[in-house]
Amino acid sequence: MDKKNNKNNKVSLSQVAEAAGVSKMTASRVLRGEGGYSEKTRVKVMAQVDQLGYLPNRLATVFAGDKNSTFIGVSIPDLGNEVFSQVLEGIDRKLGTFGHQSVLGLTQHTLQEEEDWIKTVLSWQPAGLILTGRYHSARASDMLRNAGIPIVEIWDLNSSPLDMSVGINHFDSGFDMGRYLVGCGYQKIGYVGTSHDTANAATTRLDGFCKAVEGGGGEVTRQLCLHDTATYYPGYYGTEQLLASSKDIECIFYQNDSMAFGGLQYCGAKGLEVPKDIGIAGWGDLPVASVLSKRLTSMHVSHLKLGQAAAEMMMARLSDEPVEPCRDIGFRLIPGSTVRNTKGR
Amino acid sequence: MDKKNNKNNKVSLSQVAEAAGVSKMTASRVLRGEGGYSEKTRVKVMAQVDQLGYLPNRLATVFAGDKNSTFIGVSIPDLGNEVFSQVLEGIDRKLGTFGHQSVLGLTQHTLQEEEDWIKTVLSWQPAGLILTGRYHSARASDMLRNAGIPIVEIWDLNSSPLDMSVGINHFDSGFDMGRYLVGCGYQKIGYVGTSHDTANAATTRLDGFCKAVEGGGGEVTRQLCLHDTATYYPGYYGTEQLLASSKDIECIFYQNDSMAFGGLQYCGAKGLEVPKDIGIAGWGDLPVASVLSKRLTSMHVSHLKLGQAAAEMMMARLSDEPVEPCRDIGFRLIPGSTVRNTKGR
DNA sequence: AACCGTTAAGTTACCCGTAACATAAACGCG
DNA sequence: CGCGTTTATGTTACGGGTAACTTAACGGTT
Repeated sequence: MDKKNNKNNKVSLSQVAEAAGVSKMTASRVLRGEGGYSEKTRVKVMAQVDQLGYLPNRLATVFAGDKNSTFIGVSIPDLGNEVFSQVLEGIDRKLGTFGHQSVLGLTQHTLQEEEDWIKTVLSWQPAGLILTGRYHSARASDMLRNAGIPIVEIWDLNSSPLDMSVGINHFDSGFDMGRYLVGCGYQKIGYVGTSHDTANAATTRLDGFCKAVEGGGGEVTRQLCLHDTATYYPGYYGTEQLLASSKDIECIFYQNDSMAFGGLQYCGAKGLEVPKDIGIAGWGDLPVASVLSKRLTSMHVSHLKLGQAAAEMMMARLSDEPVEPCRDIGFRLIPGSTVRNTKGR
Repeated sequence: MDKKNNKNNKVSLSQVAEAAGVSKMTASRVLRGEGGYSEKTRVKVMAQVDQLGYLPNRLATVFAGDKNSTFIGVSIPDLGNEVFSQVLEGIDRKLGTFGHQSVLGLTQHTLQEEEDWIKTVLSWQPAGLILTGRYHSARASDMLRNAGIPIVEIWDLNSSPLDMSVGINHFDSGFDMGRYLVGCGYQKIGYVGTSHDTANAATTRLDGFCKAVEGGGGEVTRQLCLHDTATYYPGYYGTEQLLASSKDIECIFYQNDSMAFGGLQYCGAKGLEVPKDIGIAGWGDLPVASVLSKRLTSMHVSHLKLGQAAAEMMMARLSDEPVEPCRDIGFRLIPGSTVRNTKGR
């Protein structure tokens, strides 16, 4: 609050150097600790660093040319979905251990928001980008290709990624769930989810699901809540609508666990017993599912691990280590007890 | 992939200018659109911008001196706690509408992590900081004071903030809950929470809670899970330990809803009926609580709104609008049905 | 045609570090 | 003691924009 220096009242390296009676360059060497100075000088300089409360301006370092920033742009659809907040936690924790930071971008599941964010964040010269999803607008793809920085596309495993990819095969996970439900004897199956303008992982999952169910002689009735969030309430009302229009549904598969919770609540409210009267299956295996007295039938994905893997791939690439460009995190079906588990009842 | 320019293969303004046959300065003026050039020139320059795929380097602008960056450093204890991911969502969404970005820092509830992060993030010249909590290490406080940028301390309302503060009064919220439970006729009350090295909002809440209960003639038995996360499982085992050592507990107050869920699960597993045999109260009113058949007695705080308010205060300060330095978001007790609600039974 | 005001453009200097190069001081050794 | 070698320190230039200032071009008036 006292030392007004130049325009922004920040202490610069030259000021430290001047105070210590050495040149800027010598002070810089001391600060970086890469040798080429005497102990006496080191002490003098460090004394002034403490005295003046000098904080290096990393902008200048990056700006100077060859050095990279420690920003990693991370785009996430939304944090209301616990799945993504876990992914982000995995990413940021891991990046932190390497001294890097996440610059967050919430895209609200739209490619336009993503494009705008990419444009802005690239202007800050990030060291790399981690993006949720494999779909990007044409202009975004152009910018990404020209950016010349490492990019990890997460969530939806991508066999031909822009650069690197880590996640799971959503088609397969939907397929496995479909096969499991058919194996439990269900034929008339409903799906409750949300719908967005653009293709996304949930769509891919549904495709796999339908293929398995139809391949097994069953049929899928879809109930899509347009432009709503994939949360509890849409799950509740989606279930209501689905059952109102198709009375013979035996089992419902939901876009995610939160929506399945809503479905369970609806069934409870209407006196439908689960799984006796109707089967319920979610996706994602949220930790909070443990609150339920019955284990929810779901699909487990290690979201934290996914985030960590993304950060690891990024850091490996940044230190020029060899990186396998595609990494499958895998999933695991949780049989649970909200669908009947013997064939034909 | 074709045009290798200087060291980093990025297109610079000089290149655009040269290609357009004008000076750097003219190109700069066109890009900023603040006049002083002819239409013919504008077209020439913009054609080259598109042609070369030029993206401005905002680092240079900030670096040049007087302009601020659009980074806002945001420190959050952890994202496993749904409460904080909602706060972050509120912050980032609101910042986004102002063209600013969050640079995330997960402090894992430790002041040392926070200090390290502050040091790093300050070196990137952020426009401001949003920090969770009112407690900071001595060195962190020094750096923050000297940084000369707006700072919003959130979560724990602070009557003498470093700069600005928004949140709730945790002491009062604990006090209100204590008074409510005593009013329901409970006297022997347990508390299950976690314990950290440093004071935090949960501690403050417990202080208020104890004051109310003891003031009402009751007593509080504490069961602290040392250094554990405030989540479901510690809630379960904390309840087990508490009830094993103090058999006459009538009601348990938890650090948060997740822990209370664990407690509910434990009670269910042991055949204890809620609220007939024992009362259960949480804190935070998580959306997922709706999954329960009974409404959990809890304390509602609008986390999203809190985050938005923090971002709004930050942006107001950055545009030199007058800002009320302390803002109370308030809380609301949710009576629920996991405690008995008539006095004395 | 000489003059002046306005607009369009160019020049110079600077922000804060660091690479690259240059120099000075200290040291080792025959 | 002189010379080569190391070690310590200083000097210069630069990166990508922008503020401040200067110069050139244009348009209108008398």
